[in-house]
Formats: sequence, C-alpha cells, structure tokens
Amino acid sequence: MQIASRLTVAVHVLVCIELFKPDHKITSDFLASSVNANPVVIRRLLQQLKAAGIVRVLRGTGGADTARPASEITLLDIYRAVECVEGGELFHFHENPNPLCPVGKHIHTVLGGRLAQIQRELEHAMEAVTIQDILADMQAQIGQ
Amino acid sequence: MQIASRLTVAVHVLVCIELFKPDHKITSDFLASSVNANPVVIRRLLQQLKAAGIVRVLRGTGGADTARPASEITLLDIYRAVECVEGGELFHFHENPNPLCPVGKHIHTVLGGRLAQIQRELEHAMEAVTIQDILADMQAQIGQ
DNA sequence: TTTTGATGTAACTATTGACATTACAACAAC
DNA sequence: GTTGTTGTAATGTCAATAGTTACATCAAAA
Repeated sequence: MQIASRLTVAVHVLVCIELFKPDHKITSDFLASSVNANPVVIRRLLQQLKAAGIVRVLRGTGGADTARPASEITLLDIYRAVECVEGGELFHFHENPNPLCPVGKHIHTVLGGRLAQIQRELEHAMEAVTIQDILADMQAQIGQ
Repeated sequence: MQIASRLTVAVHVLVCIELFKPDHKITSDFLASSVNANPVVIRRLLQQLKAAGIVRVLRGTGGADTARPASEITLLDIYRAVECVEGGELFHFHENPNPLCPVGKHIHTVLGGRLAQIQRELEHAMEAVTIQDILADMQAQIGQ
C-alpha cells in the first residue's frame, strides 16, 4: 500500500511556515488555503507535529512556528510524527496464520526480521533529508 | 499508512509452495488453510503473481508452482506484483495544492524528487532479499 | 464420455482508515 | 468583554481490503 498523504501535507505545511513566517501570521486557515484542505485537518496535523516537538502552536492569539531550525527537522521526524502506525511498522502482517502449519507458525519471526531491516534502510534514507533541503530546492524553483 | 498485508501473504504462499511441493498438491484450499484466509483471496493473489511471471497455476487439474527458482524471486518482484499502486508510487501526494501559492505550485516537483530517491533506496533493499533467503531462514527455524 | 476436483471470476457485503465538514468550548490578546 | 484563533468531538463520505457465495470453465482420470 501507500504511505498516506499526511507526510507530504506536513512537509508542505512546514515549508510554508519557514517561507512565510516573516510576512504572515501562520494560521490554520492560511495553511489550509495553500494546501487546499480543511483547516481542521491542518490543526490536527499541527497537533501531531507539536506532540513530536517539531512545531509550536499559540492558542488564543493564533499562529504556528517551528520549534527548532529547519536543518534539524528530518523527513523521518515528520514521518514518525504523523504516521500513527501501530508500533511504527511499515509492513503489515496478516493475522492468525495457521500455527499447525510450520510455515504459518514461523512466518512472522522469519519474515519480520527481514522486513524490519528493509524498514531501517528506508528510515535511514528519510533521515538524510531535512526541511532545510526542501526549502532550498523550493527557493531555487521559485527563483526561476 | 501501512503496506497492505498482501505482500506478507504472498511471501507466505511462495514459501509454502517451495516447502511442500514435494509432498502435497498445492491448491488454493491448501494455501488458504496455512494462511488462514479465504481460498478466493488466495486465488486472486496467485493471479497477480502469475501475471508477473512468478508462479504458474494449472487450471483443470489444479495446483500452483513457482515459475522460476526461488533464488530469482526477490521481495521487490513480489511487491510490484501484488501492490497495485498507481504508478508504483510509495508516497501519496495530496491532490490540488493551491497553485496561487508558490509553495503549492512547486511542492510536487520539489518534494517528489526527494521521495523518489527514498523509494529507490527502499526498492534496492527489497531487491536484496529472495524467497531462497526466506526459505533458508524458515528451514533453520523449523529445524530447531 | 462422464465424472471429479480444481481454478477463474463476478457480485455482494463488511470493515477499516483517511479525510471533510460542522459545531462549539477554551483561550489569549486587545 | 470582544475578537479571532485553536482544540476537539461528532458525523458523513469515500476508497481499499478482504470475506463470502455462486457458478462457469477447464483438464485429467475413471
């Protein structure tokens, strides 16, 4: 299956924050208009990012900001913050294989180890990209 | 999100075929009993694997077998066979970002390139594991 | 040639997860 | 207090996955 669009929306939001915070107050309405989504969806996303220590959100007066420099926010940080997968497992196992069959009995142990290694490699690749990198690419694109 | 369990079921099925084909006729009922799923689900899965040239299925008399050696079937082959994702894209983009916002206008181009690279690394990791590897692990487990 | 046992596939249902939407209480600054 | 915003619950919609039933199709054996 696919990784839900929450990751790309979260990156979109963080890039907007970094790019526009000198000129605009960053409200959920403002972000929702750029993403083209419902403000409530953005607020929920911001809550997840806030719980992970990635952003700060001001309640009464309104406005969101990053909680640390863009160069210290990796795609893996964001992925872990917004993809609320049970146990952080990328691959989903079929439940209840037949324990009377030797394959059914051991498939989880055997395949699980291999899939965990593959997931580690994916996470390693995600860790190598920061919001700062995306921001630089974005500014280059806008400059053209 | 998660990757659907079809990948793990497919691996389970292929390991069963390799392990039991000397002693049993491999029917969808036999496989369904080990996986603990409905035979129709297994048949649909076998159709996908067959379309990818991974297995052969005999119609009248019944029975499935691998179409090539286990050492030449990688997790990536299986993943591509059973995960019918549009364009094979692991990461799912939010549709319709606001083109009037510079971030909305360029997010797909900018982020897409980075995500494609990450996906390539995932696929590289999946390509490194074959059914033969899983089978060896399985036999070691069973031997204990 | 008929029987047998399996596959291939359509149709329908149930379940789940993501997301949209509405509504409103809680809150901070003016 | 007024105002504009966030935090969050409740509900609806949609797509994907998978379970289930039913049956036509098929190949081989009797």
